[in-house]
Amino acid sequence: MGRPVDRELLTRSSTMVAPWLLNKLLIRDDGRAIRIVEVEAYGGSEDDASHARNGPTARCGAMFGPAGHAYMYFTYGMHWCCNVVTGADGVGEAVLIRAGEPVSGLVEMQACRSRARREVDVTNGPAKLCEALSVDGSFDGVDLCVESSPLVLLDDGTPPPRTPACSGRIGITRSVEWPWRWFVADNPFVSNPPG
DNA sequence: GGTAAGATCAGC
DNA sequence: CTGATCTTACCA
Repeated sequence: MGRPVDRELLTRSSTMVAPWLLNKLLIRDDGRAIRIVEVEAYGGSEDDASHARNGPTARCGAMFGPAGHAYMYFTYGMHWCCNVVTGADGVGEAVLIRAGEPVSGLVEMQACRSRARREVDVTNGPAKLCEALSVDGSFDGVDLCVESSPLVLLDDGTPPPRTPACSGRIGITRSVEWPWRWFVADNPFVSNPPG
């Protein structure tokens, strides 16, 4: 189906890596897989919207670890979201996976997302795709660049869009104007929040 | 020790 | 638009 992405390419800054991750695959060890169609970059100096803004903490420690590992965070009392850690070891950066398109294991994903009536609602949000893939806090720090992991970032040869769509990040109140969200233009699985 | 906000989602 | 649900950060 593909090969794990090259960790070296993930050591670049989150704003370089984020659009490059579009069209890559996120795959579970049971075959469930999605194609990434929407991402956001976090971290770097001066990003007041990043969990890393106050330095490493118990919660966001994985952001400061080596590139290519997962940073999972729990929010709103009930949702897990998945990030790909980027940048040099010791630098607090990551890319939030905001939406994906199912490519295999759709039936299993729908079973995990029983409240989703329409197919797009299975994976068109950061917490939705984690629920669809049964990914939670126990995946914090998992290495996404080795095939033996329960969750792997795969490159199946599909290149990122030549000209990805770009906008401000969603669901934050600080640095909202920064154009750090990228998505595959016209893909129906891109999240579509009010506003 | 208290409180408010939060990288969200679903139902009305 | 609002409730669910709970962890973290920040202030006293």
